[in-house]
Amino acid sequence: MKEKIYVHVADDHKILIEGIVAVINTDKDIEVEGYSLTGKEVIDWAQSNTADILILDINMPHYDGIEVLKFFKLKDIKIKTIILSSYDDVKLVEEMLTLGASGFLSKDSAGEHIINAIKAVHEGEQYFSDAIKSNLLKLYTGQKVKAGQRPESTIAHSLTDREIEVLKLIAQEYSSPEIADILNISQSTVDTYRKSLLKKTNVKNAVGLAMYAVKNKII
Amino acid sequence: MKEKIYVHVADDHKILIEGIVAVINTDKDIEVEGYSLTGKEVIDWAQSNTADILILDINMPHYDGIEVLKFFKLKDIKIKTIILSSYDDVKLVEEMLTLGASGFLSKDSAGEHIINAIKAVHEGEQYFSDAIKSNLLKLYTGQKVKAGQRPESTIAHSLTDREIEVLKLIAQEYSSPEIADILNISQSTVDTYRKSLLKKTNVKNAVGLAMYAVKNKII
DNA sequence: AACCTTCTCCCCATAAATGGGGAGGGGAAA
DNA sequence: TTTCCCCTCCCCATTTATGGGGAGAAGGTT
Repeated sequence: MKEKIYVHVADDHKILIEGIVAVINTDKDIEVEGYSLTGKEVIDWAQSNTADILILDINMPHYDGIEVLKFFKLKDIKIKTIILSSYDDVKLVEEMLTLGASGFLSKDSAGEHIINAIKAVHEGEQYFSDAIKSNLLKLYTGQKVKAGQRPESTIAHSLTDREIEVLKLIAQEYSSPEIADILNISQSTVDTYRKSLLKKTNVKNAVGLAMYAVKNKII
Repeated sequence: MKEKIYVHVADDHKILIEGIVAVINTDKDIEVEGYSLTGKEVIDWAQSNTADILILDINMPHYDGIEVLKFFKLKDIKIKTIILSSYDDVKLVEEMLTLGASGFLSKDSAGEHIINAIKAVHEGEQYFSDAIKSNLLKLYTGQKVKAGQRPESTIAHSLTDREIEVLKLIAQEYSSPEIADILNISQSTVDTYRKSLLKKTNVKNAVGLAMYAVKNKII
């Protein structure tokens, strides 16, 4: 008699969760035990979890996927985790690997791949969706990686709440006067935040800030 | 006897599509007629469509949702369209309204809302998910909007080779003088490309261009 | 109490970006 | 040949962004 595989799903988009649940329900060996909409919920859940597999979106409000994995490592919580990502970012995959993730699914991939990924990871294997696999291959064959920069998606922590608010708006194409208007502060203040953001993130202009926000999943 | 409502779904994330299909299939009055993974596919499909409702993601490669709507307007194609967006961006909603969209769903919203949205729009009503509704309210009561650029424009401009070169460099944080230097052209020319890029991509500044480049996998 | 951080605002200045217009040359297509 | 698109460059102007400095108020920490 085969045991069922219990899965927990974490993503900030409820529609996506329902989709994954629907797909998973087509397989009789797997069952969804529950879901979380934020990283915080995942961490709360993890304290007393009963599931076998966690499907984790990297891009979530209140602690993103990376931070969740770090928390697991810190607390020595062992859950087999499959990462769900919008972008096939190899750097991220690398980082996730060192943090103990077991599988990587691109959101572009078809639903059936979720089933395969869950079963593979449950058997102790690793699983990568095709797009990510080919990117990894490229990385480990041709391209060399700059050794200096292990991109810490945690510098985000040194940003203050207000700075992050401003950063989000910058990345959404708002100008300083517009941001000042939205946050009800003076333009001078917004400019101060711009300067401080540029210093802290070490990029050279607003475009760099926007890219930083994307990479660090602030938006 | 009630007629079934036929729906077409367009999103670049297949998992999300499968999720929506699964949700829709729980309702016996609605059926998914097919799906598209890119804006181009939507446009191709629209030429000979038979569906009642189109569910359209704004963020897709090869012509995004906005360009699809523009194309519809240009060709006088009438399909009731429900926009699916990750962000509850009021600016976008505004623009979509003028382009003829009928409903707006945040990806955060629960699946049941899709059903409601489809039925409402099919009855000729408009539908907004809660987050967007409250943002709209804020817009029309308090906040002022800059009325500068409401871009009416031609359809589906493809970017020229040179424009794409410049776009890539912009998205890599280069300034106009630097780009001029790299491409061995004058700064005036680079500025001309900036203007043309802003017009064609319908974003409002360099940050928007960078985001556009990311979304369309130009970088 | 002294200290630190955060949030807020201001001064100064220069560089860069945006928005409008026009214009010539080259090449491809009609 | 004429037409059209692309690449190139310039004029004008205004708005934004960047870079340097300082500084007060509020809150928490030591």
